[in-house]
Amino acid sequence: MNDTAASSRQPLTRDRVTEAAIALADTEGLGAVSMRRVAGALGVEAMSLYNHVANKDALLAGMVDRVAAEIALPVAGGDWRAEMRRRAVSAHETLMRHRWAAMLFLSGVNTGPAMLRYVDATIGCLVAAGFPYPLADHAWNAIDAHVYGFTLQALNFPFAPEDYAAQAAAYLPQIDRAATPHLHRMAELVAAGAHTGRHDLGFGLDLILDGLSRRLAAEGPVRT
Amino acid sequence: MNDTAASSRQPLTRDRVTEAAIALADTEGLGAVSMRRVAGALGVEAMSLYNHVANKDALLAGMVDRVAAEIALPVAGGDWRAEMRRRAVSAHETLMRHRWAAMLFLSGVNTGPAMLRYVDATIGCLVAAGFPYPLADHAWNAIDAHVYGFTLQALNFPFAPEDYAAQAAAYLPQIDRAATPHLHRMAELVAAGAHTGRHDLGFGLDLILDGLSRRLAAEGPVRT
DNA sequence: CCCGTGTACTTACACTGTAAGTCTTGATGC
DNA sequence: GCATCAAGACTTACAGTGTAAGTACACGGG
Repeated sequence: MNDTAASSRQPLTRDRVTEAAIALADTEGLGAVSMRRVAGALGVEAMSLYNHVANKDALLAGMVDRVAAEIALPVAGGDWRAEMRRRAVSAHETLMRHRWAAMLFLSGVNTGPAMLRYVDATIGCLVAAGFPYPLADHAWNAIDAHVYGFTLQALNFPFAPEDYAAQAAAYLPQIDRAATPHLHRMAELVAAGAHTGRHDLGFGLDLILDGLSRRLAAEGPVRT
Repeated sequence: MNDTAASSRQPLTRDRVTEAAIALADTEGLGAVSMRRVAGALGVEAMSLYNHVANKDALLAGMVDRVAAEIALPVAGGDWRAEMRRRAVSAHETLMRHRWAAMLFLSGVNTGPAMLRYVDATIGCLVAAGFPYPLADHAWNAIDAHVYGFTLQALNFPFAPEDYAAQAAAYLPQIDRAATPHLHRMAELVAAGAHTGRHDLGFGLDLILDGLSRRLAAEGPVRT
């Protein structure tokens, strides 16, 4: 057909495909990420993507790993609590930035290089602080469970934090006081401004970190 | 079971549709739940389901609420730690039984009656134990974040716990010792039997519950 | 020159959710 | 007994999905 200037496009690469898919997911949600739409964003047909990506699952895995690379790695040797906190907050913020990614983080094993590096750095930091390997493993698992679980709850929260009091007031009449009295009371308090209803990653995180430092003291720092 | 239903002339109902969908999800995974397949299991055509269910999302919401109803409710007035633990373990076991449900619990708001009852009972139990409402809210949120996050990690774990040592030994050569030394060491320990690699819901849960009881003591029990 | 190799394109297939319209069936009022 | 009626099951159709299979073309090395 017309082999004009349009043919001077830069070549497709795995990275460009992944980037286009992430951009699409960031702006229009994960549901908008179809092979045809990603291809369209690159000025190409759907099947061309398969020259660079095995299938859609592989594309999603690549997207996840790209996001994992944005999370701040803890550094070994410093204050382990501060490092764990920084890592947790960074992970949370990253997943809030790419709202589609949290679900993928937790659905299916992810073993991309960035993800492995990220886990390794976390365990390394804990071990350097004196955690025996098994305890470090459990600690990392507990922290991550909280970060991911908390983040998913935050992502699905239906209103913006500022609107929460107003929304509570609006929904209050629909909450069945007999069936769910405590939800009703909670909504009253939120509507009245006596409780923000806002949750903080740090609340649960500090409980866990406090508990871990006690465990560390109890089992005694061990070097391996 | 008895639902090889082509012969059955009992009328279709919302409940029967939901049950069939849950059975399908339990045996073949959430991906197998399509309107056509659910209908087929009931000896009916796809569009007939729409006489009883608004759309697929509503069907999924119904499935989730059905699962939520299986979770043991905490009872107010007893030992709140024991109740929270029982509830958390029950939620975890329920979600492990219906492996598809955890993702749905955390993707999209769920406000079915069983879910509301479940949250209400949890807050009620904490309040009865002396938690002020705001603290009870944060406590419930932290516990649930851990339960859901932990459960999703457990669900995605690729091998059975018994196989873990063998799998670690098998994969050990593929773990890049230079890039991820701590993962390598961890795998060595698991392969050698020095660490099971098995995670326990109670580990993180106890850290959180310990922290909560300290918080409760600090803020002082308050009655509202 | 030709020819392999890589990459993009085209077509096709078996699925998906669901809008719109039709037909069957069993209960009710006369 | 018969007409009426509504509920609910059925049929068809459409726009979308992931991807298998086959085709076309541009470029670099012999």
